[in-house]
Amino acid sequence: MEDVAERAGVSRALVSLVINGSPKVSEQKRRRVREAARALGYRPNLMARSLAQQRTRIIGVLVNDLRNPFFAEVVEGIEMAAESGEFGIVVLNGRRDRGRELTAVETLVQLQVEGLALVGAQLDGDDLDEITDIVPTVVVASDLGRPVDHSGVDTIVTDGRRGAELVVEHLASLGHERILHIDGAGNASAAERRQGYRRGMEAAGLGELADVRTGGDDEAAAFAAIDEILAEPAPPTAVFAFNDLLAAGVLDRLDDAGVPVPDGMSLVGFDNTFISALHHLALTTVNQPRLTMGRMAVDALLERLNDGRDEPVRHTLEPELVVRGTTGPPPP
Amino acid sequence: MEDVAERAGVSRALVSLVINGSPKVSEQKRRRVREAARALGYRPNLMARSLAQQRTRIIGVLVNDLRNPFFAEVVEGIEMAAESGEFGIVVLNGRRDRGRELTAVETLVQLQVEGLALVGAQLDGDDLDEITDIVPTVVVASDLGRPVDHSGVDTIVTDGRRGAELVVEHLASLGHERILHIDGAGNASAAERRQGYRRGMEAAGLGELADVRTGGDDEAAAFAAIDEILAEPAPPTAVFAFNDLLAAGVLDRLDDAGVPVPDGMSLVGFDNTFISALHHLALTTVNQPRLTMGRMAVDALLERLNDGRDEPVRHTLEPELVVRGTTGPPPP
DNA sequence: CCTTTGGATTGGAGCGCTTCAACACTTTAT
DNA sequence: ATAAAGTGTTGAAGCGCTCCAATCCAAAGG
Repeated sequence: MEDVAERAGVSRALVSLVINGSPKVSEQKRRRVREAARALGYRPNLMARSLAQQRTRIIGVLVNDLRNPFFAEVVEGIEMAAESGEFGIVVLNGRRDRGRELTAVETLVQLQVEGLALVGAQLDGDDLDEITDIVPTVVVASDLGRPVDHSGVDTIVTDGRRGAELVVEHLASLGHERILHIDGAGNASAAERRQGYRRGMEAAGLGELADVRTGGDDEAAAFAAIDEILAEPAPPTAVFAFNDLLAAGVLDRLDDAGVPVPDGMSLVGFDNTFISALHHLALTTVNQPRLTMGRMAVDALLERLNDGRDEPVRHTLEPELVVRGTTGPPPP
Repeated sequence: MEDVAERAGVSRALVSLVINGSPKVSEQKRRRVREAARALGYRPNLMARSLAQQRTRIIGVLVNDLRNPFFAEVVEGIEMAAESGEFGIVVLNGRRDRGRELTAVETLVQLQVEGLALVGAQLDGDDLDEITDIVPTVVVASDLGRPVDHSGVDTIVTDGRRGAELVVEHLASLGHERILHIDGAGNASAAERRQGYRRGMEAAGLGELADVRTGGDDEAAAFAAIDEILAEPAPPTAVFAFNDLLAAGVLDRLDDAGVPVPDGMSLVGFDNTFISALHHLALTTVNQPRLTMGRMAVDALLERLNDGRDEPVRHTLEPELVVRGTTGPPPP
């Protein structure tokens, strides 16, 4: 910067003004500074700038698992919205490990991000408490056990309970009774969907038949559960899997076992990722508006940052059942 | 930091030493500083630290498209390797837009990243020239037209030419002659695979039947091409798609048109993403060792950073044909 | 008792930028 | 002509940290 100033025959302060597009610079000097900068290949040091400015214009994003297309799309929504709000984002990947999530959040805070978006994070209220009065935080697509009452955190979720109820209603209306749920184990939205499933079963008068097996959130997690139920005397006629990835695993395993879908068994996923839309899977699932969720998350942050809002908001979006080819009437 | 120093009754310098784990601090003071830091909830400012230290310990990653599971996994490989090398990563998403890639790289450079990994980037040699003598750069999974001779850039690629040849060999050995390639349009690896396809066709004595249609890199890009060929008098008996995503789109469209796979038409993808492994797709494809590629990319960077290597390396990994269920003999 | 040695501690300069008060120079109002 | 009010420009302080050289202190050596 010094060099640029010298070459342009001005002070460092003026160079700064030009770079930041200040209007109070004469056209002549502006041109000369620009030219000098180009000639020298000058690039401002973002670290120094942030330090001096006391702001970074960065939103930190912690994502549960980047390989899951659902989360990847939420992140894209966040990125696009951040961009139009003149913010950049830094994405850290928790890789499904809560410990890593914790250190990632710590890193983001130390990076001085101005807002924090936790996408599908497994952190609980206590973890958040500490963070949340340092930096505005929005939790996306995670159910946080007891409602977080901390005023520093907003939440954007799709109603997983309702989504699960829709699934059960759909299956029950097709005539299914033994409807099994393979859950998301410790996943951030698992409890909520389990609960919706149970509630749905009861509402359909199927309360006693409710049956939940431990799953996870990727294809492999389904294998054990499927092997197990197929060995039972009265296996379910329908399976509701925690998410699309898990459902894809179920589908594979049923295939291996020679069980036709949906004629031998109906199957439902969750998230409506592009996978479920592939014709060869044609997975019945529940849609979550991912891009919208990302956008709303950024909006929530921006409202705090720009407009000074300080009461929490809690947006709950409506899930939508997407019926495709993996559900049908139970076998006779 | 000032406050911590005061509370612990020491100087700021000592606080710095404790935080950076210097061995030359008495146990007693170390304890007191630690305690003071905890009590005050002190978090070092990474920006300030980087500025003072003149290094960031950050590797910048530019990725072509985060939604593509192939790239997402390469990034995971990079992240894991960076972690064990005591580096953090900052991921920016090009979202398939070359302009965005350019500004993203600019941002990363200004962020003072110590190394740059370009994953599937569309940038060409000229774009790189400018960057590459500022920061060590490694190009992953992109073919860069003319070989980049700039000594500041390493490359880690899977041999796309060879991969495409393997595909053609496989199809030819099954008896196919009219083998069509739906390409990746302007994608960073498209040219290479096209070339491999052409070469493979010639090697199989099918040079005159070589036929390339414009595709892209996601499901939707395939639709037009498929509609087109199905309307032709002598449609191909096999399609080699640029990547798995595109192949999934082809599969959908063939499904719509009632063409059975592989009995009516064989289909091959590329990348061996988890999608291709789903039993219901069972897509024949070409494997690229994604995690390894990520690891090698970081290693290349680290060799420059830590060991001072300054001649470029160019690693070419061997692709591997993965035969699944979408390829078979041509219809009679 | 004084010097040496070596480890522990500290003051202060400096990292590259922003920003504010002060200044210099025009232009306009009086 | 002089004060007032802009315009443009600049010097210098400061952002939160690191790190070097200098200092301090206690133990060891003479």
